[in-house]
Amino acid sequence: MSVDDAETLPERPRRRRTPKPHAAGVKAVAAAAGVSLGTVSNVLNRPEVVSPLTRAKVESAMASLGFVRNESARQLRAGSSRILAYLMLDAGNPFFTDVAKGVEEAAQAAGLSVFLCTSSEDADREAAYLDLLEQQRVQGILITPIDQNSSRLRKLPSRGTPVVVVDRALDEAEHCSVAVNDILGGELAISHLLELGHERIAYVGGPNTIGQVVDRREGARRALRTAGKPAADLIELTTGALTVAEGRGAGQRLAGLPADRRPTAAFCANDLLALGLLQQCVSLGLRVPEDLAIVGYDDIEFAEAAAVPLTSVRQPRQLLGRTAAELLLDESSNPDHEHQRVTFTPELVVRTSTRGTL
Amino acid sequence: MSVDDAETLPERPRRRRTPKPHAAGVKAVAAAAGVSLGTVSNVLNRPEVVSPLTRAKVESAMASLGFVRNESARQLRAGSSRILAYLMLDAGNPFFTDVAKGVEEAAQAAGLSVFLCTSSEDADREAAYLDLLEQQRVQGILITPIDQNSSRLRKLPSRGTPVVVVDRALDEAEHCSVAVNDILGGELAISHLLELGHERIAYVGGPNTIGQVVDRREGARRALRTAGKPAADLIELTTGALTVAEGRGAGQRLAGLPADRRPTAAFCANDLLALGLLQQCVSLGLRVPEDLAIVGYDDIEFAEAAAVPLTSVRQPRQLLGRTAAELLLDESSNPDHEHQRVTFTPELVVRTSTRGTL
DNA sequence: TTATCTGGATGAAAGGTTTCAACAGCGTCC
DNA sequence: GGACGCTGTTGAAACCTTTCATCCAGATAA
Repeated sequence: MSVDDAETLPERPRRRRTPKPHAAGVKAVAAAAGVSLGTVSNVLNRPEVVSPLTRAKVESAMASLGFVRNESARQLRAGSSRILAYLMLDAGNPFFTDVAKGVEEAAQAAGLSVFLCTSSEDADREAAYLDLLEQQRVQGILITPIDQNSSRLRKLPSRGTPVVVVDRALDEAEHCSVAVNDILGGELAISHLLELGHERIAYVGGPNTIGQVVDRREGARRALRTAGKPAADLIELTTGALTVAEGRGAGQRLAGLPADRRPTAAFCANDLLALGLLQQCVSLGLRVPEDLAIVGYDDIEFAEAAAVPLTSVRQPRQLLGRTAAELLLDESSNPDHEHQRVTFTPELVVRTSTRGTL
Repeated sequence: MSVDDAETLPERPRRRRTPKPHAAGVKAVAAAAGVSLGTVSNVLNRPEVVSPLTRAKVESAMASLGFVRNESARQLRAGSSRILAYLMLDAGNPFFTDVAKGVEEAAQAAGLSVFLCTSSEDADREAAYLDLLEQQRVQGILITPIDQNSSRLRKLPSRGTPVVVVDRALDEAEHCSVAVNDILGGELAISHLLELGHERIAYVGGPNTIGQVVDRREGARRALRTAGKPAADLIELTTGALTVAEGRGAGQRLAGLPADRRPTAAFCANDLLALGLLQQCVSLGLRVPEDLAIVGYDDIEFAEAAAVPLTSVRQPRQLLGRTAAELLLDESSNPDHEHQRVTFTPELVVRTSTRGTL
């Protein structure tokens, strides 16, 4: 058709994609309030510099348009995020949620928000979350790593995302870390059992890729050596994870041994294992602590409320989280920050599961 | 100096702020690989359209420059986020972390990531997180709300952020919801106690701003009425939160009553309360279930492992989370999505805390 | 040989915010 | 009455990516 001949127009009005996914932006607010774009931004970010009258106009325009600030755009331009992330090993373990509580406390005090992520002890998920968080340009990452010498983890700080390692002590060349002295914790547990006269002692924990599992075992061995016994005396039961279910499995294995070869005491790498172990032993007819003394680790809230209140190695969980967050904040705000490794000291809490009813 | 006279230049090179906070962007990668900007983007988003050779060049440039995609910019332009958030009431309660596990399962299957947030039963924090998440333009929000008729919550979907309410049944005009029938759960618990012959039954729960607390009590009352008793027979102990500590407090109050007025059974609004109650009662010399039968709610892992294994009303926790996430995904991808309310049925698990050792 | 097609690469525009140098009024001071 | 400050406001640039219409070169068909 001849109508097409009108194509001589220098500029056809190239119609672009018009998704209009969300709602009004600063531009619309500015128009509605009869002010400039920059003023709206000032109302948002530096309300004190704009006159009360203008501010009121802008605020009412925002309210009536249902304006929601686009954080992506803000962050893209301003270059900073008000979010910090804690990548936990396992949200089902009260230990980590207590740490998280400490983190949130410190973050809130500094006006930041916290996103929690869980790797569920899966290295791939951990890696995926690290990538995601780095791409999000979060202000910093707190992590209890599965794989503590992951190259991904080491590279993060050099690219601008501060990392603080929680509950592990790494070389502090790259990042700060907060931890509890797990070797000492293991020693405390085993010396306690040795003092009670136990000779056949089991260590229940695994997998060995988890640093805590290794360190607590190492502490256990040291305590044996200190008492003049060969470290090989420690009977090791390796589990696939630090969960109640795995604890039950270990209980099954223990209870199946003939009484003269069965350990008289078990030190578990955490309370979940200990609770599972306890439950299974009791239900299979072993008496605790008469037939088997049990020591847990972490002293979570439920350890105290267990069938037989658990002797456990207590860690300052919230303090751990709070300190970690504070280190992170320091790293991202203080220009002459220096990495440090903070180590807390664990404490043995003796209850019925080892001491009996005395 | 006369040199200054050269100011006739039409454009002075206005030097802007150059913070260079992070690292190399697509532009740098493109330059290093000797390709255009668009090609780099294609490698990132549609690798199949770029020739293997070019792709390899780009990928190696990325690796050597340590390129990290800027998610803010991506999201700003592309308009979509690959993240979904679950705003929980309390991360310390295993019930919610189990729900979270279900959510993550479903999200992972759909290629999304999950950020967890906790309001810690604080309405201000809930509001702050909702604002934050909306500003982040997350793909959608799963929430167990404190304040279920918050206007904030109602406005979210109309502005483009889908919301699914978890563990509460709201009017489905605005959003989908998944819940367990809490009224039925309350009935199950109380009918069980009535069958066992209990006459003075306490309900332990609070605060009354929490819907579950109210519904479970309502169920309890219904069961009484069904049995031909006045609902006012229910002895109510209001707590400040659903925690072990509050449960202990309730135990203190209960144990303080003279035996002839003290309830012979207590139904707790959740297992944490029940565990606290149990522990306190036992330590104050009350026998469970002989002096006081206890029924919990949720059937968390620790209920089974308690001093006296707890009778509890079980909820399909992971299923709850998975279903909620699936509804959310449907809402944000399926154009003719319809809001629905999914209700699951709870199940009474009878254990020693009510049935005794028989 | 020329016209047509195709797989790949290109480059400019767009997305919503913050930033900051410049500017407009207006009252003060000499 | 002109120079000067001070307060508030403005407008354009910049942040980094994705998108998409266009372009190019080489292959195939006519």
